[in-house]
Amino acid sequence: MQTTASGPEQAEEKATRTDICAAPPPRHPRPDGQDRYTISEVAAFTGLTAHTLRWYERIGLMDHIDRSHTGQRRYTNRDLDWLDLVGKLRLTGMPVADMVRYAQLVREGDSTYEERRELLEATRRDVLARIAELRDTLAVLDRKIDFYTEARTGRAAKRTR
Amino acid sequence: MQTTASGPEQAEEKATRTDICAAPPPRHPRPDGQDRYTISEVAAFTGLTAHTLRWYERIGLMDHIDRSHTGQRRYTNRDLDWLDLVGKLRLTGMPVADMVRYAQLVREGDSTYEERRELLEATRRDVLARIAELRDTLAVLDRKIDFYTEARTGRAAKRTR
DNA sequence: TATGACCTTCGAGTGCACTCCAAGCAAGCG
DNA sequence: CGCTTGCTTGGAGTGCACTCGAAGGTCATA
Repeated sequence: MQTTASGPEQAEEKATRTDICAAPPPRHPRPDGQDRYTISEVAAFTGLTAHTLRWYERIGLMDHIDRSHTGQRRYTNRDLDWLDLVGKLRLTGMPVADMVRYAQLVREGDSTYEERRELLEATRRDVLARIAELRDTLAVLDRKIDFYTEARTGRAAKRTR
Repeated sequence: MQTTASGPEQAEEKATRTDICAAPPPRHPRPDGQDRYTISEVAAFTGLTAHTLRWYERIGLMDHIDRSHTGQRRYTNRDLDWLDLVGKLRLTGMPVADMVRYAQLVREGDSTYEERRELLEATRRDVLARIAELRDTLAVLDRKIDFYTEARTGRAAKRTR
C-alpha cells in the first residue's frame, strides 16, 4: 500500500548500527525512476544487509522478488514500501513470525481484510502500551538524573541507586 | 519439576511474560514487614523466574544477595527496588551488559555519580527517540486500520482517539 | 522419619533474529 | 585474458537473554 512520509529516523537508526556516524540524516534518496533496484541498492536504502534481505525472502516475509535475466534480484518501489512497513512493525517489537503471518494474509487476497485488521489492531494496542511503559520509565530516569545533577551541584539528597 | 501445587505464581509469571497487558495494575502488594524475601516470593512479585534472578546475580547485575543460615537467598526491599529499576531499563531495550555496567558504577561508590548521570541521560535520549518512532508507527497503523475498516463497512466513519 | 515442596550449584540448551561462509556464476575493465 | 567486484545458493554460526536440567541439601508438616 502507500508509502509514508515516514522519516529519516529509520535509516538513521540502522546507520547507527553499522557506522558510528549519527549526525546528518544519511537518507539515501530513493533512486526513483526505473523500479528495478539491486539488492545492494536496497541494502543502502533500508539499512538492512543483503543477507537479511535474502533471509526475509526465504522465510516468506517478502514475496518472491523479481529477477534479472541473470537471476539477480530486482526490487520494485512496491517492495521498498513493504520493507518500510516491515521496518516500522519491527520497531514495535512484533516478532518476525507475526509479520510473516501478515504477509501471508496479504498474499491470500481481499478475503483476509478482516483478519489483517484484527492483527493490526492488536499491534496498535501493543504500541500504545509500550509508549505508556516508556513514559513511565522516562519519569524514573528523570528522577534519577535530577538526583545526580543535584549531587553534582552540591546539594545533598537522599541516596538512590 | 513436579511443581503443580504452586499454581498462582506460575500462572502469574506466564501471564506477565506473554501479554504485556497494561490495564489493571497486577501489582502484588509488596509483602512489607521483614525485608527478607525468598527467591520464589521475589519471582512472584517481579514476574521474573527464579532462574533469571540467580542469573542476574551471577552476571553482576545484582549485588551478592544476603543468605539465610542455610545458604538460601534472602532479598531485601532494597533489592526489590533495584529489580524495579532493572525492569524499567529492560523495557527501554537497554542491553543487559549496560545495566551491569551501571550496577558496577553503583558498587564503586559516589565517585561515579557523573558517569552514572551520563549513562542515564544517554538512555533518556534513547527512550525519547523510541517514543517518537512508536508514535510514527502508530500513525501508519491507524492509516491501515482505517483502510481495512472502510473496506469492511463499505465506506464509513473515521477513527477517533 | 519421611514425604514433598523448595532451595542450592554449575553447566548446558533454547529461540530469536540475524550474520556469515563457501563455492560458484556473471559482468566490467585494462 | 585475468582480475575484481558483486551477485547467487544452502547451510552453518553468532550473540543475546534467558531457560532448563541434574544432583543434591534443607525444612515444615504428617
